[in-house]
Amino acid sequence: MHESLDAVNESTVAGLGRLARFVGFSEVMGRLYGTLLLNPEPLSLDELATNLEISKGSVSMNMRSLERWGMAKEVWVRGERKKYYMAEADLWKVIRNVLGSREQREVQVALRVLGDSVTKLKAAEMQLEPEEQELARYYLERIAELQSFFQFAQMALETVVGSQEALDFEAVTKIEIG
Amino acid sequence: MHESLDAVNESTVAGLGRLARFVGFSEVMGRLYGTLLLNPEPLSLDELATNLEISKGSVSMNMRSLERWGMAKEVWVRGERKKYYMAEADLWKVIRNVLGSREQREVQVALRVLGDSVTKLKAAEMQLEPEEQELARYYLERIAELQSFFQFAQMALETVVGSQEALDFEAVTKIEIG
DNA sequence: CTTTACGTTCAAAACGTTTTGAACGCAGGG
DNA sequence: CCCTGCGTTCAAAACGTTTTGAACGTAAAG
Repeated sequence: MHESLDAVNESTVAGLGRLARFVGFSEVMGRLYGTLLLNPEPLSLDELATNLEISKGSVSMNMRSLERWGMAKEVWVRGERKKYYMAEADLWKVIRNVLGSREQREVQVALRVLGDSVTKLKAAEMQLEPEEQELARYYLERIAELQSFFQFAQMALETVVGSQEALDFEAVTKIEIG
Repeated sequence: MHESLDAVNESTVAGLGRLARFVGFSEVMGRLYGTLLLNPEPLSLDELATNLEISKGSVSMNMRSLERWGMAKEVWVRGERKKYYMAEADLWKVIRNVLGSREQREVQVALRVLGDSVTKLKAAEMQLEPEEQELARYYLERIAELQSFFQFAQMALETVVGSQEALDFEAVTKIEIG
């Protein structure tokens, strides 16, 4: 194999490993995904283990994660007993999966906690000493800002997650702030 | 202090700690930020250490990180030798800082690596066996998709980071995809 | 029924990151 | 000058996460 192809493969796999870490996945997940993405043919667990020089066990576990995140899928190769995997090549779909399950849940938890705090503070207002009341008002101000932030995040996530499959990157490039 | 105030304080600090982890900072950073955010008066390192029940050394290091990210600033309290800190309460500013330095750098590195790969593949094209040429074309397709993704990310980041201070969360709520 | 080829599991090990706490440096006050 | 009070530093410890590899389960092939 020509060295340029190897070099490109390696830097892409390394880059996706780096990206994976950056967004909170394990580096191996990113490297597995990259390896699959750059292979026209599906790969078996053994091939992945050999390719990345990691243990079979690690491949097994990380591939399961990739499947759960919708980043890879099993494909059946006729006449083979092995499991074969392909990368989900539709990046937009991958992003929707991740934002939709992981990030949105986080934002919703935050909004619920903040809402509860507001409720609690308003309910307690009567029973507070004057000095405590002042602090409570201060809390409410800070919390209101946090709520704005998370509501913004929620909106942004919904915009991306709720978009149709048809939406491609070119189209999304036209985001505007109005 | 009324228990409702304590409860709100605790859940907010815990939530910000959680958020900090989620976005790749240490949990303590988030908790320190939260503690400062909910205190009308600036706090000293000792007070922070006592409050969060962590060591002085940890407070010192984590507060330096918070300062570097523009999430807290030192304030001078007259007549005091201690260092006092306040949270940067403008969340929008905090977000611009983080997105602008950390995330944008990451995206730019990725785009550079991908660009180099394209250059390398096109330069090598002539010297490749027919079979290798096919693989090179496959790589170029995959890389093109990755580039689209990162260009989208770059655009989105620029939109947020480049926005004026005046831009508040309400305004940003009107993001549209055109 | 036995062998073989595979995937999965999980306890132990390896690893990276964060915290601790003692040692240190420095400045201001006495 | 020497305390004292404070912040910083960094090596060691604690901690959480990921990887390994051997043991195991399973199903197809012989």
